[in-house]
Amino acid sequence: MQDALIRKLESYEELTDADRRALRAFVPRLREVPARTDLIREGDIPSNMHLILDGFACRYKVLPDGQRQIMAYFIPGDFCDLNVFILDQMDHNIGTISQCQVVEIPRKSIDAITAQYPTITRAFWWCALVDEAVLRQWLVNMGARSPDQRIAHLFCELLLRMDVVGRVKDNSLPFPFTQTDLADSVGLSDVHVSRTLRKLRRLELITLHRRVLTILDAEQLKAYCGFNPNYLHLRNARWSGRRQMPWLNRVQGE
Amino acid sequence: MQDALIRKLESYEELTDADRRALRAFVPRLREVPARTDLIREGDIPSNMHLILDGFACRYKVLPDGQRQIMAYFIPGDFCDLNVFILDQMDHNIGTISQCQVVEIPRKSIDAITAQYPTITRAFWWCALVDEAVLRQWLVNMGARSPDQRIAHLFCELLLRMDVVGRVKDNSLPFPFTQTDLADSVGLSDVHVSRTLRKLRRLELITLHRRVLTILDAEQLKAYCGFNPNYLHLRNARWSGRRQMPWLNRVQGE
DNA sequence: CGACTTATTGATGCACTTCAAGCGACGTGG
DNA sequence: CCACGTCGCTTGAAGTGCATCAATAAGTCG
Repeated sequence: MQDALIRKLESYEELTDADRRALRAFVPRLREVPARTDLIREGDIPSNMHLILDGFACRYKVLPDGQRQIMAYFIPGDFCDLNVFILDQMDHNIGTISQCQVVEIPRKSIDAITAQYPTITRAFWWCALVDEAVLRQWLVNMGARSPDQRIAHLFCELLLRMDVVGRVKDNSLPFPFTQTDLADSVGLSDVHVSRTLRKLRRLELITLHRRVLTILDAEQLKAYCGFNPNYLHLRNARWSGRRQMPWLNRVQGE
Repeated sequence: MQDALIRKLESYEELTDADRRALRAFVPRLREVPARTDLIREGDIPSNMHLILDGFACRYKVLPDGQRQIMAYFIPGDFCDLNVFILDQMDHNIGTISQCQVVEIPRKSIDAITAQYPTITRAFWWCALVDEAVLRQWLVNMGARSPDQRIAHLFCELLLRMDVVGRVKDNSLPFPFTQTDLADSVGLSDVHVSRTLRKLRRLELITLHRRVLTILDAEQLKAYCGFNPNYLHLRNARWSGRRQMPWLNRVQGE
């Protein structure tokens, strides 16, 4: 059941059988959470951590004027808030998109497992840092890419992340996000998201129907938005080489 | 000389004299780095960490088409890349804005100090998590705020962060960023940044002249952009209370 | 002082937002 | 089973906010 988590961690670090057993041991409180439900809210002082085993959730903020900004998508195998024990209180919300299977892990369990299994600890930190790298990529997305490239990039990322946890079949994946969710993720209006999706469909890059997203031509879609998966820091990434780019700055000593 | 770092850490955790001595001990390699110079580049496999003692630097990416996106500003007392030893290779660049005093800290020193001083370790992680929270706030900024609010919010953040490390005098702080830098940070054109600054000047909220930024009325500026410093997670923050907001979702169990 | 970078201002155009109406899918209750 | 309401998606029309281009002015550094 936690295979999503284990698969994800294995894309970062090589795990031993003991590691895997230890991970399987913590299913203490599995819960079904309905769609569109908050797991934690801004201001809360959290007492345990959430792990998504199935379904989709997101990290978001709401501004005083009602504007919502989604800052991350959580898919099976993702920790929502690894960091949560260090900082004092939540500065944002975490809520489900679809119905989810969520494990609540008390702080003690985390402390116990990290004390005993250094590889798992490393993999956990790796997760946290990859989450941050994804966040940076989202910022680049909004600041520097055109609307169609933004959406395309988001789809590329989701395809790859879902593939890592074995949730992609025939280039298709469940996609419970509404167009308004998408709009609040990439900083566009929902109307414009609709038009953008039409464009991507016209180009025969994707299909999105009845909450299933199909990537018709992954290579072309990646080329379309300049997708470079290096920021996901997967072990067996292809693009490990350094990219040539028109650097603006000198390097020290040049 | 590292007082910036110590002051910053003390805004998160209470440090002992021993902690402070340990921090002062690592000035191994202080370097003057000229303005507009990269410290690390995408693809590099870094061997040591950078700490800014004086000056300004930033984290950025450059897309194939030459578009630059700045993702973070570093001010005195900031670590540029605390995380760097865990992930394999850099997925972005770090470069100076102004001339900087930079300390390069070898991995070993970090390992040594964290092994011995748990409070410092905690404070280091705190730093990393606050950096991530700032990043989230930047995403909200770009996705959900108007251009003038974006700039105003950025200024509020900078004012507070600079104040923590004792770099604000008479509501003024050094501001070596060009308008193009600002534009690449908030996702606008440089022309529009210029017009936006004019507006903020007209409203008598700020003054920006000869690389010095003055906040004429901090409270009004905060109100103007809805600034809430909770995401900086400072110990003596005022707004520790929970905010009322028009939540969209139910909470579990409601 | 002269060369170069940075900032300002105006003019033009279009990409995106907003507003509004229609439509299909879905669920609920009569 | 159909009527109805809701929600999400689509499409059109209109307005505008921001980008782009371009030329001048101000500031900075050799």
